[in-house]
Amino acid sequence: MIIRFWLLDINYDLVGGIPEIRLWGIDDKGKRVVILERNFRPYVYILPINEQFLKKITEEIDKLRNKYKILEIDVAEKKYFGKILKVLKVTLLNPRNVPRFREDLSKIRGIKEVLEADIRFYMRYMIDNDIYPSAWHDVEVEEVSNKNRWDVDHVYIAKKTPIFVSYENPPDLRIFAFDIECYNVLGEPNPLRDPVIIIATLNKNKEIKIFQARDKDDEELIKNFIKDIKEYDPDIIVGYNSNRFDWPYLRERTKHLKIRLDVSRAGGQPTQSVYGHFSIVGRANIDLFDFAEEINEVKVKTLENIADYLGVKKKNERVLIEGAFIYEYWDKLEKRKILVEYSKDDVESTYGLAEKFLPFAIQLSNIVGLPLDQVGSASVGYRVEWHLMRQAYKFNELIPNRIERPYETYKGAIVLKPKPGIHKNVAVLDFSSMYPNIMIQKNISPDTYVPPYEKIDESKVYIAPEVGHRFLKNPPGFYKKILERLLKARKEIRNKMKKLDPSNIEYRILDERQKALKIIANATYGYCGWSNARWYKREIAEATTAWGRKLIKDTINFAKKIGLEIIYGDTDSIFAYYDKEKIEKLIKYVEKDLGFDIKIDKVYKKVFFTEAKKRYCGLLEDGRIDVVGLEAVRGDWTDLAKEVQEKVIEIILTKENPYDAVEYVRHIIKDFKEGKIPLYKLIIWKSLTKHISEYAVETAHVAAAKQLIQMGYKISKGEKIGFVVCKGGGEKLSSKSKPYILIKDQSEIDEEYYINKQIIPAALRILSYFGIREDNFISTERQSSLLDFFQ
DNA sequence: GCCTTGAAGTTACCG
DNA sequence: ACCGGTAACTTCAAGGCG
Repeated sequence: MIIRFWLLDINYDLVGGIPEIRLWGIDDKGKRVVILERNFRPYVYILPINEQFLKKITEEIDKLRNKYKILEIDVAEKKYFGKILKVLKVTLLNPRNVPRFREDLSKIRGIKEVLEADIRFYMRYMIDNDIYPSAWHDVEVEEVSNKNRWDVDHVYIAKKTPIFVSYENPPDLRIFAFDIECYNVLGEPNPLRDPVIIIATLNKNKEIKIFQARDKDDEELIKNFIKDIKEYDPDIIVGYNSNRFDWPYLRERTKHLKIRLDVSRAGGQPTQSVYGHFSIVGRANIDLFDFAEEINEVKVKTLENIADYLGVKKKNERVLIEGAFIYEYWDKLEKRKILVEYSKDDVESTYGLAEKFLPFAIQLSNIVGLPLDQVGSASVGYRVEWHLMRQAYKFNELIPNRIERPYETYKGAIVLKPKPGIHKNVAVLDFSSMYPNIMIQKNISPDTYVPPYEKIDESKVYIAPEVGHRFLKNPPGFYKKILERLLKARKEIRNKMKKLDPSNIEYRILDERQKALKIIANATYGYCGWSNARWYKREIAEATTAWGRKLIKDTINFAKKIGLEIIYGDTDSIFAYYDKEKIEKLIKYVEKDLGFDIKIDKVYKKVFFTEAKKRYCGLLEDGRIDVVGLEAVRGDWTDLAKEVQEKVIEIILTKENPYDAVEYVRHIIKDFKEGKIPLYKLIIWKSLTKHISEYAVETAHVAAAKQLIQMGYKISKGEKIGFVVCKGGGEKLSSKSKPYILIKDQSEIDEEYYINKQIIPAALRILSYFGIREDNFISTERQSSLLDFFQ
């Protein structure tokens, strides 16, 4: 019998000493299925110092046959950085023996490297058989009894290897969102002491359930939660920050209470796995925070902020409770209702985020080949790498080992000095996917790289400007093939989309897919320069940026030649006055002479630069305002300062009247002095980028974090600290900062700081170009004198 | 001993 | 836990100053 199924999750276990891979999925009739594959075996490659050693190594390994249950020792022909060579392929019975086997190999003489010994077994299986997570496959199977009583409709044994069918039309997945609240009177909740007080769940049928503890007794609550999961039997479980908080807390708590957190489809508990995520066998456990993290527009990435930004749930339409005070709402019975509402709002927001993020996550998982539950928690570098590893197998290329190397720097892109002032009618030209296209055009790849000591005819290589790195023109390199495939796939999808209605579900899926393709293509250059990368090669990254610099310089020179004035440029963009004919000429030049795609990304009616690079603002033709790099888009300035700057920018770009802007700023300062600005607009948010003890200087946010720690909060690396600047405490900012949650009275705040170090600098950043100085905001002299100043 | 200055440390941005 | 380039702020210590 042949069935069609969509691969949701994959794991393996040993059954009678034999590895059994389990493919968990949904079939085309909507049944939950698991397919057992018992015929796949782990293996490693052994690269000899030279071919003469092959025989000797084989003999030595043969002695280990029984110890490691070695099944086969074969000679295989593989490519390693493009060179064909003979390696040994040693197949074992048990994946768990691989690490020790590898260690023993280090004692054998004649072995240069052991390769691909660190590829996880089920990943190996998918790669070798061209099986993709989050996609449909056909497989010949035979049904067997569900003797372990797993939560599936059918258990099958694979008769043949599944065959990939399509990534389109994902099945109707059962999504389940949850959110827990814990008792926390002493700061951070402690699972050995503090109960879970509320768990809210929401499934695709829009059923919200609220489980509450009986005062401080959470045993039944947790049991009911587990029962709820089992009853609904979700395919996907989503939470917000659940890998860092909810699951570890529940694991600890249930261990303490001696309850089994039995939520998987195979009767097991969530277990911590690769990239710090929690794996739930047979389902995809997804922490939506991983995807929220990539939304740069939202600076403080709390659930309510992200949900608000994405229009999932507006902040003014929900209950907001400061996390630290949850216990109060539990203790005071009359306030409990509010806490219940709060957790309802949270779980609804979480579910809403899942609807926003899952289509992208599914496509990304499919493209890079990582299971859906892992793709979010894997960093960009690993996502790119898994994508490369899959392709490597197809090209018969060996996967290099990850090695520790010293950190090296190299020169990057060019940023032009902007021409300060307001410019009208400016076009922004962008190279499309500049780095990927450079790598394609110049065949930049680890396997085409020609080291300096190698003699070669100059006509056979591309030579990078400035740095002189050489790359073979032929054959096409590893990166070239991969990037071409990615860009081509993206182009095809975008063409397909043009024929579809944007409201169509299919359109949405294709759009998410093309986004994922773009992200992976663009990150591949950065990956090459990542010292942890398997395919790291500084020369590749270095040559790519060198060609990039040449490309933009050539473009600028041509622009100058035809009399097109360039106002600014950064890496792969050029700002020029919008002279239609000349711009078209320039675009043609780039296409014909340089062989790259460049297009008008946008046209500014007005754009304003100061002396600084990477900071500007512009008025678009449709009336929208772009702010780039300036304080208004930075997360470490107060909302107060950001709003001031935004408004100043608006006045400058629309009215072009600095006098109006000064007037406005003076008005804000007045409001502020009268206490009309709410406290939240005075909070400064800064991340702790390292452990608190590692800081060399006492900064304001470190000082604030220390106060929180003293109060019993657990503050970890990566967390955002919100603090305000208070009066007294001395000169240093660090001695005046205080976590905002500790502020009882707004009179504590240091007015002077907010005026002189927030409002005024943010305004002056724009206005000083027009001759405005600090005292224009503060002096009591009449506005008319200012007016005189401009005349 | 106080003030100035600049290097170093730090964060968050751009592309 | 992808890269380098950049701005801007604060802290801290050295240097100026008879």
